[in-house]
Amino acid sequence: MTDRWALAPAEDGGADVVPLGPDGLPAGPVRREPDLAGAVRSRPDVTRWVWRSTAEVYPRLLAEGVRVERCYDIEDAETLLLGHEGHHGEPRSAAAALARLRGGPVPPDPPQRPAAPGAQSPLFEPQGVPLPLTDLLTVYAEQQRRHERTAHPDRMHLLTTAESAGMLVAAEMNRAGLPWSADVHRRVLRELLGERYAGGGEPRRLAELADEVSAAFGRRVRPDLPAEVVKAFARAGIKVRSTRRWELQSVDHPAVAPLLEYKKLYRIWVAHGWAWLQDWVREGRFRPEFLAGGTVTGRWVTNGGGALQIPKVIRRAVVADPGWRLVVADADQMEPRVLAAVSRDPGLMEVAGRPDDLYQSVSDRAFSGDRAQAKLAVLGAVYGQTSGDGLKNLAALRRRFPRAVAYVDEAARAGEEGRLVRTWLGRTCPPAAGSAEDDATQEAGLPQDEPEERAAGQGWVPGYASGDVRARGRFARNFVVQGSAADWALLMLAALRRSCRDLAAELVFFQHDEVIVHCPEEEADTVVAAIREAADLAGRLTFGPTPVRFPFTTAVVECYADAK
DNA sequence: AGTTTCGGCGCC
DNA sequence: AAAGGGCGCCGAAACT
Repeated sequence: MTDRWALAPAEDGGADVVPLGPDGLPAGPVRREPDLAGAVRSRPDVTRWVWRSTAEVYPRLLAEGVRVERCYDIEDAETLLLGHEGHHGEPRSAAAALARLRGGPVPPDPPQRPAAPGAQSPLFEPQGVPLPLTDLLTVYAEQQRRHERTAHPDRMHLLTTAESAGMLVAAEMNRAGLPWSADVHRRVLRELLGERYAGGGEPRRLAELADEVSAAFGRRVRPDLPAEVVKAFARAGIKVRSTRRWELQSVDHPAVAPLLEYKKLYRIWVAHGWAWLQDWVREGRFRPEFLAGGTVTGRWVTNGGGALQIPKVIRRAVVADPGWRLVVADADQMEPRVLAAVSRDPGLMEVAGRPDDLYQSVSDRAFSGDRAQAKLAVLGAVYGQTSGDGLKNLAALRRRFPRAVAYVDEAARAGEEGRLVRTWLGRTCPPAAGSAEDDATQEAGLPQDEPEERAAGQGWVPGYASGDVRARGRFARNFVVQGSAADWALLMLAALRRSCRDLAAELVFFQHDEVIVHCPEEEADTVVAAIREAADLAGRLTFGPTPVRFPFTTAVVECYADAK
């Protein structure tokens, strides 16, 4: 029995609250509470709080030490519902939703807030227009009806509530921060890059490598300027189109080795060097801002600090507090397992129903034991490989796992034809996927409005500067797998959060298929078990009855770098 | 001078 | 030999 209440913060620091009946409508009068956190704290029996925006409310509650069990984020649900209805990119604020409902002029969404280095989540989320509680509930009630009009209402409900749970997790992670040893980080930088010179120039090792590159060319060449490097190779009689690593790797020239080494270290210096440490690490914690569902596929993003791209060598600096441990858990071959679950391919389900190494099993059945080839084939099918060995391998895959390949092929066709494509739970890929949502002149870009010829060549297709129909196909092909994997991961996180409720353990990091829990040493075994249970539960909840298993590789470590 | 795009590479 | 999905971040280059 859920006890649902709705809440809207007031400008004076208080809040309006109201209980909701089983129908989602107010089951009593709206009450004004003088204190936002107190309003929640004094109602421990509430199992779900309905509010406009988790980012607006929850950091303020956490700052007062108040957690909630579940919530429903109206503006996030609005985004998901709009997408499902084919209106991706329309204003998603509660105010806009209300205006659409009443037929008035729809206000545009306020602009995004830029990242603030080293800052915690702001106390007051500037984004979004506050709405009186009664208006908010009008939107909420209509959203409940809109769920029922989707292809799979039960799945859509699961999606919106799971993403709301994800937003709770994200807010809690933002508050906790990732344990980070600045000393270790500085030691790693010193080992890799050498000492820094006064004046903020390149550290010693980079300067040496730059000299080696210049010496190899017989002239001064700055390795961080691609145009200069391409020209230098041309003078040496070597034609390169770019200075990408995969292209330079096959070039036989003494400058290549120091150049590649320079690029590797340069990257660490500029992206995760001393300046980064200064900007992002405070009091032993790296505090990125996690944003649940920040991408079209539902994967999370982080705002600032590059938290999802921490180089392997830098992970040495992620160190548990004394007496605490990091439980690092990595889902094994998540995407092919998800493909098995959504496509219901009998062969792939059988393979994914065992906890064994999935690529080895696939290769035993379709690639006479060549695991590397099997892995390439599976990833190629998911990513839409179009040439090379991948095509041959794809044919082998198709013979043995026809429904799985047909599933992604159909998604690709739908994408090419501009039809809507959805994840298992109903997150919807915009027909012209990409970054054009902010283009107000583009009225939702419905598929029927974009004839094939236009998309194919001359016309401008939102999100695809090249107007490449094939690219849309590849995007859609990947979307159904990557996005459904994100669906599952969201449920897994929500379940894990719930089982950590009564522990000191805190979720501190999440990266697509990997989660880190920071906990007292004595809780580590409990957390490891909780992760396995969360994975199983997420599999059942997301995909229904399925033989597919979702095993995790877990490691209990003091340092993130020791996990693999 | 300020803003946007590009090249490159980190992670999954 | 050539090449595919999602992101963020940085400095340089290319613009207004």
